[in-house]
Amino acid sequence: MSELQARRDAQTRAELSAAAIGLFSERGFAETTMADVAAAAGVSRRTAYRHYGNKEDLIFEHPRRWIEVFRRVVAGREESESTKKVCCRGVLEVAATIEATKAEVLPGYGVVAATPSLRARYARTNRDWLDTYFELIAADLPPDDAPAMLRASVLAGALVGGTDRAVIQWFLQPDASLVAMTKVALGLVDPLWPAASKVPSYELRRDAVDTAR
Amino acid sequence: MSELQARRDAQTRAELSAAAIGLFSERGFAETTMADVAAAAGVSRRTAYRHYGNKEDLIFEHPRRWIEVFRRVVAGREESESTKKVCCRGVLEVAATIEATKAEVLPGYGVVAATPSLRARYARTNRDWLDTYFELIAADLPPDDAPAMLRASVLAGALVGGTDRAVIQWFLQPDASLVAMTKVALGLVDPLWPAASKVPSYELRRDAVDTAR
DNA sequence: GTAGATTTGGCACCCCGTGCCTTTTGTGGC
DNA sequence: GCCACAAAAGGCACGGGGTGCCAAATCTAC
Repeated sequence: MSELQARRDAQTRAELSAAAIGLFSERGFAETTMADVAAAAGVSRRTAYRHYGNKEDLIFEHPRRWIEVFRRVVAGREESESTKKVCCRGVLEVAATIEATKAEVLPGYGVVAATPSLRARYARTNRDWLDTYFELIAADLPPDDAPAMLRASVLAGALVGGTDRAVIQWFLQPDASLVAMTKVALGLVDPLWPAASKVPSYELRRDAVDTAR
Repeated sequence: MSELQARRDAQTRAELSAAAIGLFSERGFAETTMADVAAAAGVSRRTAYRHYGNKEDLIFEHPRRWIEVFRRVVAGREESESTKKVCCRGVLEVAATIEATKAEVLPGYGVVAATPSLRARYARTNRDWLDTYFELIAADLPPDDAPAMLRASVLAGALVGGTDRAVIQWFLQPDASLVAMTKVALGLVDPLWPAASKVPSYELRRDAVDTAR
């Protein structure tokens, strides 16, 4: 694809996305048909589907990119950098990215927040984050070490919970700093990171478990 | 609805669900039409839709019930019981419930694991759990206390990550004890509970971990 | 300017999900 | 046992999402 073609491509994508956000927030997601969006963007329905595989993707472009941002940070890490460090760095970079595109992001978030079926779809990006974090954290661990996998999942889950809430709060109060909020979240997650390579010694007393019920 | 009618109802639901799991795992989810499932269960397509609102729900009956189990535990808690305690109790009860219905649950899990669109749908139940945990944990907290909300979300996320992984591992090795694995997960989450709810900490013992795998 | 490749548009189709109405199947009252 | 009534099932048609296929338009290269 030529340079010019690529720009044209990005252009129609942007027009489709903009048209979608406008129509969705104006008259609702379910009440807007794909043909409407395509017409508003000046292309045919069929072409719209070539740019966005399905209706929902029209407003999940940014979240998809954020995961890529994180993955790129991870991919480009130095040998010496610890997992924790690169993870935190990636998370903060994503937060900064989100904050930097505030004006484009917020309207889409509004639509998602107002539409149950889209909130459900949003859950999927949550899951993608969980898997992404897990993949990073568990990369150096033996896959058949069940407790280690559990530990990694707990950590990944905590990261998802924290970062997601940070974004939600930022959406409710867009003047606050998302990066600052995210830093707080990272601080809360901190106790879950294994102390150095001190893999050991989670030990569970059965009676302790029993007292919990 | 009469007693007899209710039983008939449960019967057709069960037949639909069984037919669905069978056909889905045999020839794939996308390749099976709703009419196929309905026919296999001996009812009309329209009736199938009256029992299950959509195609995906055909295999997410159990997960939905598990959240209800948890909610019931929370709803029935004593005044004196701490949030942490009731939460752990609920989680373990759910694990026990899952384990008790092993034979019915595992085939469905297989279908979900093999079908991308269903894994995406499964992400939604993940989100439901996140919200459920958050609701419980944040119930006593001031809603405008951002850091407290963050803390609650981190905790909720960790719970989701841990319990979900426990189920995944149990699916891979169904002979292991899900309850034991879940206890390990709870132990790992433990550091995130606020010190105020000073319940004797879970501590992990190697042997407990080992029996869990 | 023309040939060939690429992109777009148009068309037809499948199937999910739903509103509406008819038919069948219970469920009392006598 | 019969009838009136309610409730569930079936049938039908429609809107709309998503896709394969082919023709038309547009771009690219020589």
